[in-house]
Amino acid sequence: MGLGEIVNGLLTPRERMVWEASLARNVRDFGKGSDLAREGDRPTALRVVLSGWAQKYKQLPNGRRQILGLVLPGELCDLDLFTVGRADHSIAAVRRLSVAEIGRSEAQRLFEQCPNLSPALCWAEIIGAAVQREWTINIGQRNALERVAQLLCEIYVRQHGVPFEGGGACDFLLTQGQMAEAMGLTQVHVNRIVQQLRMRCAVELRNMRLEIPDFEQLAALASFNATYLHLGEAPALADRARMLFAVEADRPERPADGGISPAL
Amino acid sequence: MGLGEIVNGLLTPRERMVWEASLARNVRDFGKGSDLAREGDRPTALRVVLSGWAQKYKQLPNGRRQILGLVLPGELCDLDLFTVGRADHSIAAVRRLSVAEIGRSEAQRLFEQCPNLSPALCWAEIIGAAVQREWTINIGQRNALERVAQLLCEIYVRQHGVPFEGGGACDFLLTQGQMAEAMGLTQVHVNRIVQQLRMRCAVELRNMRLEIPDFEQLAALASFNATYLHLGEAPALADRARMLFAVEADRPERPADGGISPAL
DNA sequence: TCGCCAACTTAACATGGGTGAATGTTCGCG
DNA sequence: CGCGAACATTCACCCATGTTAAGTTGGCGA
Repeated sequence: MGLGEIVNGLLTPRERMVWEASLARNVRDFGKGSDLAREGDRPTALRVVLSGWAQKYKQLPNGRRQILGLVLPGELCDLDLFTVGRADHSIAAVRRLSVAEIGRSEAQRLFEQCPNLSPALCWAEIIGAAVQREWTINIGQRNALERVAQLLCEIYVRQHGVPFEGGGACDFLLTQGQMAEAMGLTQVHVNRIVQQLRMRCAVELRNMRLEIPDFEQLAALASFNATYLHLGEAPALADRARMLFAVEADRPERPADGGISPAL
Repeated sequence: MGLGEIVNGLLTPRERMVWEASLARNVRDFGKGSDLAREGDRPTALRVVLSGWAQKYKQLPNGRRQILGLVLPGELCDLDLFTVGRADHSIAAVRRLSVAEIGRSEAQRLFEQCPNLSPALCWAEIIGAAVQREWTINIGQRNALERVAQLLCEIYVRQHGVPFEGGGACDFLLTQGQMAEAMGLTQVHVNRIVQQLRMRCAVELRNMRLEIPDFEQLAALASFNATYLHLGEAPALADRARMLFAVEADRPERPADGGISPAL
């Protein structure tokens, strides 16, 4: 279960049906590199990635580009843009991409029909912010090897929903050039690092596929610590979001719900 | 009017009174460098900076530190932490700091009394996320001169609430060492850059005070573009947040808790 | 007033990663 | 099957920034 699909877990079965039906009714495809939204646009739709990856990015005057974040299948694309008057960054398809696109009025209707929906989406945004912080750290303080290793770990965990022991594999749709734009490196240097990782048998990376023979080794190279993804906290977190954003008469302060013990 | 105070503008006069009275009733001081929250804590309070600056940061295993963001007077400290089960970063006082600290139950009461409060705070979080993205770009793609110039521009605008023409001044409480931790540079290099900025007469920076004789020159050096701060959008933005997060219909039945199995 | 400590400067040197450009390799597609 | 465009790899060079290690300055408490 990927990070994105966790959202669904926060809905009741009925809500989930409504939500998923709505997604299925509004599918739209984008070709590699085409923009879903451009900096300066007035955003009007809420989007969920169905298959493929999207990239949030910003173009600098000097021609360089920073990829700010990735949106994997099941994840919410742009709640931030949805809320803001003018987009402060762009979103594009990494490769062929399919999204569900939900307009404002339909979104409004959904929020009314599915009271657990807005806290769930809010949870997704909060995790998004935490990921953004981790990227800042990554770029600011880690060297190239650590950065790349960290990215690979994160992508793996976000797709599987858990860190893991031993080995595993997942999709990896970025080119080395895109990895460079994401990590504040150059394509050439990313190539050097990827080769180094290969030689150390820490990863196998080709054909849009990432294989990690030994996750712990890779995590160690990256000093990777998954807590920032707040895996397993979703229900508690959505509850707090609910308290915050959907104030009702008096909801008892939710006591220790037991259950949730974040790993790592 | 600083970024933070804009929140107040979103409240009705009565709400503002309630909110400000609550803040005034819960003041707490921190000495330079002391932690308001530490990574791994279970956060329990919502904090607003009253005077001084706070820094969000994360300590890396190798001993280095990344400052993730700054909280200026009037700004919200940690809505993100408030919502999450375990803090994924720490917060400390940059210098002497005074905050208002509002516990969960009081926060709950305030949200009920002031329906405009949660959308207002939500707005603050959204801006916070936009700032975080800009820092990622800054560190990832700009050279040292641009980074420092950008930081100075941002701090100025966040304190005054508007970009400006001609010259101006504002508080600036960071040491060069802290600037370095914020921008992914070393203290020595920040010093080089600051001197360069001085020689170009782009800034005067001493005694915790920042003077900018010609904002446009500095902004040009930084390629600074204030749109990411979404100044002036607050009311519209809060409206959208309201639509999203304060759906008042019937209350959520919590989904069957079996639906999601917290990883690990 | 003195002295101390944090902050700031300066300097010499080391290096990670950037640049530009050429060459290989792979794969989708006609 | 074969072409062309992406993508990956390699190389030579060098610059922006890091490192280490002294100073110097200035604000503040005793």
